[in-house]
Amino acid sequence: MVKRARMRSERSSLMNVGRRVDYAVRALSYLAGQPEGKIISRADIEKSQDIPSFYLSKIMKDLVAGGLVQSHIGSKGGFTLAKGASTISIKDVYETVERPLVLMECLEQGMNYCSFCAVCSQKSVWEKAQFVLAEFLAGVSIAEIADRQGLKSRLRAPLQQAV
Amino acid sequence: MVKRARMRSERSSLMNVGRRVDYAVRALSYLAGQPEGKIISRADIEKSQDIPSFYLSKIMKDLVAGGLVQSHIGSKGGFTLAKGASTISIKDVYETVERPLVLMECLEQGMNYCSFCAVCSQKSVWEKAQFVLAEFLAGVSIAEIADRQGLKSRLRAPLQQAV
DNA sequence: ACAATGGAGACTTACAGAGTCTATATTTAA
DNA sequence: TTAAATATAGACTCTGTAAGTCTCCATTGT
Repeated sequence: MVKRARMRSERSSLMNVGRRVDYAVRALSYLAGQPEGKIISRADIEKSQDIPSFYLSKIMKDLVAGGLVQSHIGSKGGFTLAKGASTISIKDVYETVERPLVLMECLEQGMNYCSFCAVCSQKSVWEKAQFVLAEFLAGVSIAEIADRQGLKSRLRAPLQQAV
Repeated sequence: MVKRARMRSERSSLMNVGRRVDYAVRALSYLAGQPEGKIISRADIEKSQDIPSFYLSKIMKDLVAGGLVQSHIGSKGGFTLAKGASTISIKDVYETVERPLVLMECLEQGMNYCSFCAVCSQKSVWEKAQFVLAEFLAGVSIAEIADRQGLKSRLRAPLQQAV
């Protein structure tokens, strides 16, 4: 049973974006690279992007619900982007697949998280950090990632022929 | 048994800084607000900052190991800052108490995390996002937080008298 | 001697992230 | 009309980790 098993002892933990977002970005970039209107099946995305099958299924559901991709049920069904790749930011993807970007719980839960919330001098620091990060991620689109991906493929092909 | 129990159903999850960092910043700010060289016991910090006792113990250990605070063993022992509060950045605190700031595992694990690492067009996005965030956090010091804390206390006092 | 402290570390618990699988509804195509 | 291919929905498992609790020991001031 050589079933390619993903290493699980990666100790990801706090303060990093997980696989859901990773996979979502891959899937969206892949869709963005397809010919206009072409319907791509889940299995296709999975194989090309090395994503665990059934896991992607749940992620796509979120992307559909969030209005980022359109689904086509039935035989020959699959997915297409629901909007231009340049209008989908990484922040959009994150918040669609995960949840609103919140660096410190107190920013969301207030006194529920910490009784000192009202007079906390730490809070505004995380607020600004969160803003800085969100701004950056809002400024990067799926189109940019997909373009770079395409560029790399195009560049690699002639190089390999040369060798 | 009205033992103040912290709500656990907070669903913190991915992409946010946890309590360890929160508590560490509180403790350091508190120490920064003390008269030069005054030794503060763990129990004192706990009570004033509403931090679970034994949990803080482990955090302080990390801060000592990281050279941010100095410990004084024995009766009348406790902690003092090991360096100027203005030279301790939030990034320092985070990395001392948690671990190096890494937004996406592939940035740390490379091919170990994802086989497409070498040709990944997503990677540089997270790299930059991480840099942006780290830069910001490196620019905020414990001194700034402590000052604001002190400022707020000073401002609040006269206001309450006025009412 | 004794009480007060930090140091070290074992231990518990809850939960979320990640992954797997199955049943169902829908659609195309033969 | 039937069969195959697809998305949808959601139940289920496994594992690691954050968070919290507690106990024993070494050290130090009084």
